[in-house]
Amino acid sequence: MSWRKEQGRGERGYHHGNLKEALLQAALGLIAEKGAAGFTFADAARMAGVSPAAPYRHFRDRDELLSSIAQRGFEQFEAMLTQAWDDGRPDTVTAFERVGKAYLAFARNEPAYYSAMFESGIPVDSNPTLMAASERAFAIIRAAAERLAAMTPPGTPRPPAMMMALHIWSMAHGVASLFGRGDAARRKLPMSPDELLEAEVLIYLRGLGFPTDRRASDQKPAGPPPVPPAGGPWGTPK
Amino acid sequence: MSWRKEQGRGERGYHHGNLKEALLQAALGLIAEKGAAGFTFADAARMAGVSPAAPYRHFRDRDELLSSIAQRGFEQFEAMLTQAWDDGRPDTVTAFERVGKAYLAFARNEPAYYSAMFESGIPVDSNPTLMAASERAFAIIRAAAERLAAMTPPGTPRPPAMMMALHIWSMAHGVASLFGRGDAARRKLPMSPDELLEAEVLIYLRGLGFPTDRRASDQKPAGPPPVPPAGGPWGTPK
DNA sequence: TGTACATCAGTGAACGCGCGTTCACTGATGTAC
DNA sequence: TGTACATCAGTGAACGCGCGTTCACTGATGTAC
Repeated sequence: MSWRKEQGRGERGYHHGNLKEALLQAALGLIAEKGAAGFTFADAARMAGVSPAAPYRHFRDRDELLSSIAQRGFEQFEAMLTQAWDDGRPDTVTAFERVGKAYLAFARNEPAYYSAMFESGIPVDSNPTLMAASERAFAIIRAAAERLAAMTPPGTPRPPAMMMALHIWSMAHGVASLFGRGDAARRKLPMSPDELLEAEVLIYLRGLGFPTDRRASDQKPAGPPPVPPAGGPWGTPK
Repeated sequence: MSWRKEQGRGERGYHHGNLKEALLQAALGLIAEKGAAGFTFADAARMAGVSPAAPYRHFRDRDELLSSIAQRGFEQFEAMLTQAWDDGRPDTVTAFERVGKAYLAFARNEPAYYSAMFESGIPVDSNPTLMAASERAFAIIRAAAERLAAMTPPGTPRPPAMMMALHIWSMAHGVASLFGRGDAARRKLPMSPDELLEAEVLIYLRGLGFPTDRRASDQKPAGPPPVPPAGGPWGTPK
């Protein structure tokens, strides 16, 4: 244990030393706990063990703090998606699905970031830096869609990559915000959000004519269509 | 023009006469304007032209008012979905898509209700009546999915209706909350949310093996797969 | 038809609270010489 | 290596504000006889 810089602040000098960071962390905690709406500037200061006036040295106001969090969220989000996509390895469909799972994982594991990014009510286009970060994150999904679109089997019309990207994004966001959040009470499901999204994306890709059998290589034409799990958590089909 | 019961309240007796209703309307307006988070009990009272203590005659607290709105929202939502579904007329796929459009239309035209229902942070299961209303609305989607699942072409595995319903719901919710709200600044799109969702649902249904050509009857096997609009707002595929 | 009374919806004043924000300040840190 | 000074991060007290909530009240409405 260290004596200094402990959040217990029993031993803290006049200067905090790392207040900006501490405020961001405090805000993250508060947002995760009470939602983006119910977090206050004063509360963040209190949690950081600092007087209510101190945050003004680092953020113009509450909105600027929230923006900073969203900004950072988009950056982490982008990093995570990039890693999940892994430039389409080992094959495009597998990588694509990994992106979907990463999306859900982010929403689940970082509800505070996710809230700040998508549900805090701060308009993305209010801040060019924020806007750019948001677009960089979306660009990953778009690039993946682009690659996927490029490998349509011969004879199948090539779907517009932009459309695919928006579709995938809306599926992931829909599942995440309806069922995938760790925080509040959510609706009960017969299966996990991951499984739900995975099946959704697979069926969607199949609808576009892609081979969705995992063992299929990027080159091979579509094998027999994969079947969503019958029975089990879905209930027995009659 | 009537002199009495005018919200100008120039001529209002001691008794409001219809305060409960007026409060609900006021709250709806405030939520539409500033989001579910930024509406206050006092504000609603002010807008209804009544003292801040008056609402307590009708609602235990702010949350009860919000719950009432969500409740009413689910009821209207259910009615709207029922009408859109129209018991699967003229054919199941067409009706199914109409449900998707109705979903978006509701989110767009009634952002206040939608917020209260899905984004206000009030847990649906806190109130059994609310829970029931929510489930009745979802039951429409589920019934439609059930019908659709029952008409899978011969030779195609029958998908679990519950899964389909959840997929459709998450698509609609995703599109609505990312792109479809009339209120705040939203991301720019190359096409309308309706078109986006329609294409998404069509592709999804195709992935399940359904004939998605509108002119196809419920009986006929799948015709040639429909193609998402190429060029146009989507950009020219190369 | 009138009168007495119960009921109840809305009043207005008051309260405690926490928030956002400002201000002159103070104490720590870094730097020039 | 030491001293003087500038810089700047955080203090703490204070403010005005609006909110939620309570309370004894008052005036309108309905009803029994």
